[in-house]
Amino acid sequence: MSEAKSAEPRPYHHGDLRRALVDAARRLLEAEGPSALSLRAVAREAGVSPAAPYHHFKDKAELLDAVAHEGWETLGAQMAEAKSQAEGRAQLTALGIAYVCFARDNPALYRVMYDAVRDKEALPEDIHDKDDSAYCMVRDTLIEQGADPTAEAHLELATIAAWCAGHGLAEMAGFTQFAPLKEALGGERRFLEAVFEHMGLFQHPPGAC
Amino acid sequence: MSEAKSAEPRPYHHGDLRRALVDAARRLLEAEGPSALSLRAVAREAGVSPAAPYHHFKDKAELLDAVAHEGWETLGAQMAEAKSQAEGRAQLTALGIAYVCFARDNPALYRVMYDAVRDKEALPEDIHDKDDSAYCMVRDTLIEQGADPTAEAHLELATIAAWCAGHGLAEMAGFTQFAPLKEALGGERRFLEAVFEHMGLFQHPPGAC
DNA sequence: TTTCATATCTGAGCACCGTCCAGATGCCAT
DNA sequence: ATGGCATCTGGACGGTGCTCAGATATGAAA
Repeated sequence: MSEAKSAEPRPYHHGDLRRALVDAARRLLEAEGPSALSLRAVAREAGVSPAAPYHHFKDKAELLDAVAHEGWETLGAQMAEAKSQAEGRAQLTALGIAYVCFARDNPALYRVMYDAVRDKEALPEDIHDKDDSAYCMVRDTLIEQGADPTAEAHLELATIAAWCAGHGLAEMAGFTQFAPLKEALGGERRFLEAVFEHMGLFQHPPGAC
Repeated sequence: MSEAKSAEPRPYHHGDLRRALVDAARRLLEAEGPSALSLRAVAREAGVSPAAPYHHFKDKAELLDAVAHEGWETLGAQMAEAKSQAEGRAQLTALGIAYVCFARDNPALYRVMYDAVRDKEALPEDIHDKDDSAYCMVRDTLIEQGADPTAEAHLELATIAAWCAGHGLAEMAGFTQFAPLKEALGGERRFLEAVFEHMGLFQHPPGAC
């Protein structure tokens, strides 16, 4: 039903099966949720046998890593976009809101992303280290807003604090218990802004404490 | 090997199998991690057939709910204990640190607890609502530290912010990337205190903004 | 005390899962 | 044309969550 993509010259047996599997996984993830994301279902969706994926991924976790990787890239792009449309002190909050909104719009994908993170007990290397990564974007923004870049420990602590706040809110913003408050404040966005307001980090110059 | 607990008069067939199953699950969880926590393995550990648990729990999720419930109770008790040993403005930070330390000391249990939360998209009812629950403990502490109890939206936002911070840090404090910083600061506890220091909520009177 | 309804537990079975393997299949360089 | 090799398949293994008919033990009723 959904394996037809394009009549391209498929350079090998199946074509780029690796690509096709990741796409199939993302399709399934969006349509059926994370619990339906079995390796066999992905193979089925891609139109190949259950054993085929093993020629492109060591195991299921490695496939999910590939899916998660694309998620982190999209998240980074959306954060960069959000930052570019904000100014001054509002930039950090803009990053936070973009982060939470990504998680809200792609809940299954966000879960796959963080499941891998929890298993490895580490953020993906390129998210934490690369210069234009999401993590570094937060750190750079803190510097631009007044944090002292030479106080490395200070700076990293502030970055961690901001990241924790974003992740925590990303996982909890959708809780049913908060629905009335969200309504009272006039919508999701106002709610998120308000929560970030209550985290001093997002309001006061980070170098000040 | 580990089903012998006590030679009590076992009031029914097996005795209190429900209790035995939850205990077996917690034992397995601690010994083998969350991925080893299958219903069949729990039944095996408890010394009964794979179908036996279904007379006490609707499905696997309900067993895990029971395990998680005990986790929340332990967490609440540890937070209360920590609060009672701190004074004044340090109480909120004490709560946060107790929260994170619980997650660090019981990683598998904490994961089971939050997996259920994520599935339901809600905190457990009795954690959020009951007067002596963990959530209310945070809110009460905020009031004691100066938050205006009549500004309900304000107060709830601050509670949410604090809870998000705690959960976020609980999930990330163990990341390998932060190990050098932890070392530089002189250990886990100093690290946690430092991160919380960077969240204004934990430093300034919450009514002030 | 015997009987009996009922809660409890078992064993077998279903569909599905992740993973591995021997063998078939098609591509590319020789 | 041939041979090597990456790729893909079908089948199998042990594990999973869950269901169901039947065996078993129990406390209450007779």
